Amino acid sequence: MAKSLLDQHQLKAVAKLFDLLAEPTRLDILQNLKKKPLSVGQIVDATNAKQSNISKQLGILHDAGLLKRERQANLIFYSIADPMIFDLCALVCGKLRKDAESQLALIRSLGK
Amino acid sequence: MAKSLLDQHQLKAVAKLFDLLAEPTRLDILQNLKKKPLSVGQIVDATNAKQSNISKQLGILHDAGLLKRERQANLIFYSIADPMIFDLCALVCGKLRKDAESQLALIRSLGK
DNA sequence: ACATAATATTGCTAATTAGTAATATTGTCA
DNA sequence: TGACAATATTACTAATTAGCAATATTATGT
Repeated sequence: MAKSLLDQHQLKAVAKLFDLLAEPTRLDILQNLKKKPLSVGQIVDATNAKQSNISKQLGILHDAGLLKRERQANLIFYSIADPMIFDLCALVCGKLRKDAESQLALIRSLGK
Repeated sequence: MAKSLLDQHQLKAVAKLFDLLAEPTRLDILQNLKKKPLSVGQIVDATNAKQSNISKQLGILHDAGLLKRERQANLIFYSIADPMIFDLCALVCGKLRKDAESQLALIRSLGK
């Protein structure tokens, strides 16, 4: 009988993709790339992370296929390979906002 | 000027939520709960994980607010607190499927 | 109250990884 | 070619955590 459940291998693949988005620095990189491609240096400037760490995280995101890489003169520009990740982030942000609003309403109601 | 980017604290919150979904065992639990609430024992039977691990992961998901808990006789039933997580999983699964199809097409085209 | 079944917790190990400073690589332009 | 600027890599540390066996807790029915 088909249970339509993902098997171990598929679960691992899904988990791996979520894991890419489970780090603040990588999320920061992604949201900075949302509007337009940026060079490594621009991303370093836009975030609080050090160059070596940004470079490492860019490599991880690129290896996973979430980012594209293109050289222009002596700069390397990274860009979003699949905008779907912003749909994911929008869903999560929406949930967090909704939860926060519920929490706020609860606190207010307790405040008499 | 408003950059409409999430700050460090918000990025951390988003990352934390993604991290909950970044483990195969927790994903397995969630997909098993998709149809209906299950007791701990039922979840243990439905997965490959040991009781102690299932119990631990259920606790993590419950503490994070992703699962609800209800006692019935001497069983404890867990259920999905926010179906939104399935929207997330559907997006990821869709992407993985699309990527796999592209890859397959590429391989086929190389095969002459 | 006791025995039992279900679930939770504890203590532990092994594996993973973000972040950093230092260094290496790479390409560009004079 | 050589110097420089941009990016990548290396080696390391500290922190996190999945998984497990063993044990503890909790509620139920007798």
